[in-house]
Amino acid sequence: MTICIKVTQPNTKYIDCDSCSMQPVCLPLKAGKTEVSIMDSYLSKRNIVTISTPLFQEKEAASAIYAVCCGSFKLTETSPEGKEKVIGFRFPGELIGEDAIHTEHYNYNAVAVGNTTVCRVDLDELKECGKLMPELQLSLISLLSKQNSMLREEFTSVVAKHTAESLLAAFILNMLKRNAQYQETESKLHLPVGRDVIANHLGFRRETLSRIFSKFQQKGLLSIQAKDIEILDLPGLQGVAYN
Amino acid sequence: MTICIKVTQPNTKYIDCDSCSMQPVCLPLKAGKTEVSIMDSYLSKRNIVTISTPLFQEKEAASAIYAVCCGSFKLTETSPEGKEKVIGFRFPGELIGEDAIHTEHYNYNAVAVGNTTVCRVDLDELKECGKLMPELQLSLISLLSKQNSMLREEFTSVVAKHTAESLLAAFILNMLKRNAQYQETESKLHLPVGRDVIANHLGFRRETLSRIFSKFQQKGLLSIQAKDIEILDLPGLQGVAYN
DNA sequence: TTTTTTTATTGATTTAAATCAAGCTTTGCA
DNA sequence: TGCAAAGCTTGATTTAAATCAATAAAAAAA
Repeated sequence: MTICIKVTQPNTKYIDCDSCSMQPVCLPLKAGKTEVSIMDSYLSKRNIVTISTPLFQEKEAASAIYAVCCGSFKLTETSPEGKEKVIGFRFPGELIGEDAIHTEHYNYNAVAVGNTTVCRVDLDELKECGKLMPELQLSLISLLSKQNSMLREEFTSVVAKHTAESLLAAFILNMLKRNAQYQETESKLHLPVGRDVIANHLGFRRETLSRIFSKFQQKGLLSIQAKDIEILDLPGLQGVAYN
Repeated sequence: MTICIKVTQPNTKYIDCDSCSMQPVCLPLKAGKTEVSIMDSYLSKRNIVTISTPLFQEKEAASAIYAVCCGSFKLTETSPEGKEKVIGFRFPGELIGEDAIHTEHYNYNAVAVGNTTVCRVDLDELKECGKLMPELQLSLISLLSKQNSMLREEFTSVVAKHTAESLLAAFILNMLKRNAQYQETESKLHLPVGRDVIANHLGFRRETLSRIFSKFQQKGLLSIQAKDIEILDLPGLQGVAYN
């Protein structure tokens, strides 16, 4: 039995699941007896989000959770003084807004970097369906647990780094690992955003970021061409990260 | 209908749910028609964990997730060079090891700070029960989502802090907020661990930590008596946290 | 209790990152 | 195509935190 009503909305190009980088997340769902998938089912609606468009904003009532299919998202918070703080990024195969299941409102802004595709899963529908299909819920539990791992890893890799060098090295390694989940290459990395955004996220100035990038290149750890990074010495970079 | 077989094990003192700080987490479970609670049911086993005892260790096969009832836990990772890194703390009402649902092995060490009480939920049993009772799964989904919020908030509060001062202020505020969920007081905070552990966690030297504590006291933001902190000027502290 | 050990604070110096400032490169637009 | 604007890099100086070093205060042990 397959529940699979493909929804194509106005201004929305449908991308088949078989060619989607979300596959690693969806596949476990298809393993069960009743072939039900959160994606590619009537539960999920595929949407194209264009550059700089907010998927949702902080304090907004939460009606859905999202999974990134293609492209990157930037998550931000606005400080009391109105300054934007970049609290993270989301890449294909990762969830966005999942903590709103509990809070019932979104806790940050999710903004598309470039054109992206997301799967939208309505929370009310999900809960209704979950009652009928325990497998669906089990998949969601696994997804949430995975997202939890991801958050903890990101936290660990970034926290308790004394120097800006080790922090940036850890950040690059974290991006590389997440990148590997939807890209073949393990040594190349495309930064979805500019230096300012990364510096904001890591908590230092763009000048410092530039200097460290230069230093890493001089040391032969990596080579940078604008937003494209190629890792030349992975063990060396790991050595800098675990300082 | 209430499934509630209370399990008392050797060396285990049973603490009733009514007097447990986990209540905020358990209560939503009891709201349903079929009064089933993860805690206080045959699913969960209450355990006392004594000081410095590891609840589990990294890479160990994961058979259960835990919820803290009383006391504090310290989470650590061992770096390739064998140095211990404190990656976080867990307090009453929070989960431990929940990301192992997906990875099937634990990803860090969880060590009791002082004597603690935990609820142990066996993963296999949870999955079996979940198939019969969708409400149980829905509760777990909510728990995971809440834990997710917690992780993200901790991440946000600690990341992208340029100065050690704002980092420590943010850390104290984060502890205070989590503390408020199981303690009446909103202005007092007991540090479960020593300066070294906190310094390790935040990524700076104990000397720096001492100096900033002194500075905060001079500014009249808080007063410290060994491990007990009293917040005197919350808005002031928030001002320091948001750089 | 006193002694020993551990843990916490304070001071002087060195080192790393912020800041201020200028020049360079790329991108977008008329 | 040329010009303007935005983004990135490098340099000089100032400021914050690490390091080295010495006490001081608590705990733990005798």
